[in-house]
Amino acid sequence: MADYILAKHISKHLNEEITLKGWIYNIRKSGKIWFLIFRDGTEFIQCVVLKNEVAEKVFDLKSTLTQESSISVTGIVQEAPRQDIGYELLVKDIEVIHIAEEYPIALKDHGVDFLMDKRHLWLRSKAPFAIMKIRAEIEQACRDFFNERDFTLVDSPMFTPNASEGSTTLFETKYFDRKAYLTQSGQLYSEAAVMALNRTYCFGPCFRAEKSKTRRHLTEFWMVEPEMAFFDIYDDMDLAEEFVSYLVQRALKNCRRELEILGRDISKLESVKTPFPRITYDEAVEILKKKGYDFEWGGDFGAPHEEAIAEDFEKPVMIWRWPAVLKAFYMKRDPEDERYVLGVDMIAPEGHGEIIGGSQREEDINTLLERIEKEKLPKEDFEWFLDIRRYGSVPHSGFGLGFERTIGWICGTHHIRECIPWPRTMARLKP
RNA sequence: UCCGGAGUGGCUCAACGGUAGAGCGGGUGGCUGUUAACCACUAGGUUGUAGGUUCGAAUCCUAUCUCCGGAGCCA
Repeated sequence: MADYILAKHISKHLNEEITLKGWIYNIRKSGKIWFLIFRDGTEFIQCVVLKNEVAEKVFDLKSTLTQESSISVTGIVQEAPRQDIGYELLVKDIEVIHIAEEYPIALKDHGVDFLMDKRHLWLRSKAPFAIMKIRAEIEQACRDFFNERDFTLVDSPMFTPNASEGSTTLFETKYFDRKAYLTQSGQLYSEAAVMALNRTYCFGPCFRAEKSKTRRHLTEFWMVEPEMAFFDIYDDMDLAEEFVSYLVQRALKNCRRELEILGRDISKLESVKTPFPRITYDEAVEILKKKGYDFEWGGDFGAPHEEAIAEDFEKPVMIWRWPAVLKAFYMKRDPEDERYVLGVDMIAPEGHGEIIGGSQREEDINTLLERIEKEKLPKEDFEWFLDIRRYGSVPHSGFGLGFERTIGWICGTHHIRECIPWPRTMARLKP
């Protein structure tokens, strides 16, 4: 058993003498009293050092300790109503492990570029700490959600042999004497997997070489992609809203402290329960027209359009039944009107953009072949994918949830690069 | 790729044609309840780079680099 406790468990040790091991977040000095804000990666604790409670050499540490120095601190746990967590430590002894050099990150404003250059240190600060905790909790929630619903995890490969979907730009890499591409989605593999395992999901990084420089884009981001045999578009939307609601409620249940640290308006998350509003593309266009946008049927929604549509709803809104011209070849045509496909996007509130893209898939091989030919995709590369339609084809559906965008919405961060430990953007490959 | 914005001490910014300043961080001193503590003193900058205009350029012009925001594309 370790001879120290984790700071997050401090409340279980009221009036006991305990030892904590960690780092100094901040020091506030006075004459015969000083305060050190201690952190150990599980919680932030104020420690009080009183001149007549400690040895002189311990008291004098106030002039040698620096921000981010590592220490072992022993003291008595006391109630402290003015502290966020309600407790503080009355220090009895401090053992110095390492005196940190002058720390570059002050507890003041810094620019994004500076902080990202120092990402390896910035992670120690309060907001990144809270976001990483929430990210880990939501990732676990994703896995729990699907495990509880008879889904099997079937992860897809990162290396892919061809530029299948065509539309987005892929990262190309050497693969021995051939070329390979980094995956942009696991969906096509999942479509094969559900014919083997009925309901599956994959959860991993995706790569897009788009030259996007906005607060909603990364070149490497994570996506959760469930795929379900025998699901139609309605089942797909039912699952999507249940899933998103589950994630938000899970954050509210298990990440209160972290959301508080981030100053998130919790009331906005509390209302995120099923059912979510569903509108068709045509209805969305009507909303835009009523708001004075000059928008033609058949166009795709840009970020300002998405925001204009989403601002009417306090929950995420699903837009479905899209013009076929806008969507990928594998989406199923609406049987009632060939101009539409049974695709759905989910737009998060508060300007966080599209968090889900999904659809019912085209299960008829001839229709699929038509679209492959029409979009001039390399048919030979899709032979394995067409096999899914040759051997016991069934209706099936799925969607992909952009993980960082979802975290960004739950945490209320301005830019999704804060929602991944080591962000990769067009301009950033380090650290 | 296109359209905007910004590059000034370690950091965040000010000065917008006339002697480069402040706050934070660092150093020194003071303070027994601080909450990004406070108070006093102190060190620290050839203003992204290369040209040009001018008696004089951080400031105006040209080129270039970097970053930021957005568009397109997307999660």
